[in-house]
Amino acid sequence: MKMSPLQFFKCLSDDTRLKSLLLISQLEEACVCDLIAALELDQPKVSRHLAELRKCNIVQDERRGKWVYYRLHKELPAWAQGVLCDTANSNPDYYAAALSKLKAFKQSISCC
Amino acid sequence: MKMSPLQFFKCLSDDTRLKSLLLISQLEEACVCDLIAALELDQPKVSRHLAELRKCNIVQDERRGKWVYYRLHKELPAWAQGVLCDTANSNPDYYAAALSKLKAFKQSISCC
DNA sequence: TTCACATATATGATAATTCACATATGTGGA
DNA sequence: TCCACATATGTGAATTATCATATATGTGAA
Repeated sequence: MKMSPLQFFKCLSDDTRLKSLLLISQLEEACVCDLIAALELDQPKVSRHLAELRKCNIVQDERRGKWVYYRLHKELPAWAQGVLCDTANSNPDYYAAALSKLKAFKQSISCC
Repeated sequence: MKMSPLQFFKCLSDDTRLKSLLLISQLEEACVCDLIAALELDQPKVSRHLAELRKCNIVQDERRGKWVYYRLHKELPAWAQGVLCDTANSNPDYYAAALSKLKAFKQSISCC
C-alpha cells in the first residue's frame, strides 16, 4: 500500500476533507448523508472530496442498500492513523460543532 | 499560540515545505544554505517557503552573523511536533536523499 | 563607505484546486 | 417496469498556489 507523506498531507489540507476524516476517525464510520448534515454542505461537494480520499486509499467505502458508508482504509499505515487520532484528540474544537450536528442528525427521523 | 490543524496541514502539503520541516525536526536547526544544498533548489524558492512556515509560527528564525537559522517554533503545539516526529520516523525514505546531501554539504569547504 | 555574500521579498505569469451546476448511476420498492 | 432517493461524476468558471525572475535588505570585511 503506497502512501507518501506528501500525498497524505495534501489530502488533509482542505477543510471538508480534514473535518470528514476526523469525524470518520472518531466514529468508526459515517455515510455521505451523515457528513452532509454534519458539515452543512451540498451533496456533490462532500461526495467529490470523499472520492479523492478514496482514490488515495485513505478511506474505503462500502455500500449497504441505498447508503454508502466510509471508514478509514484498513491498510492505512499506522503513522497516518496516529496523525488523525492525535489531531482529533488535540483539536476537539475544530470539529465539535460538526460532531454535535451529526449526532443530532443520527437521532432524527430524516436519518438513514 | 494559534495553530489550526487546517493551517498546519496546508503548510505540510508542499514538497519543499514538508521536506524542510522534516529535516529541521531531525537536525534541531538548519540554515537556508543547508536546505538549498539538501533539496537542490534555488534560494528564492527555499526562502519563500520558509517565510510561509515562519508566518504560520511553525518555525522561528534566528540570525547569527550572515546566516539565518531555522528551527521548530518553541511554542509549536505538542501534537504538531508529534506529527512531524512520527512522520519523519515512519518515512525515512522520503527525505533520506536530502539528509545525506545536507550532511555532505556540512562537511564541505563551501559550507557556512 | 564600498563591496561581496546570504537571505528576503515583490511581481507578473502559469499551473493546480476548488467550486457550482447539471447530469448520470445505482438501489429498493410500488 | 417506473419512480424516488442516495450518491457519483463531467464541465467550465473562479479562486488559489506556485513559479521564475528581478530586486531589496542586512551583515561583515576592506
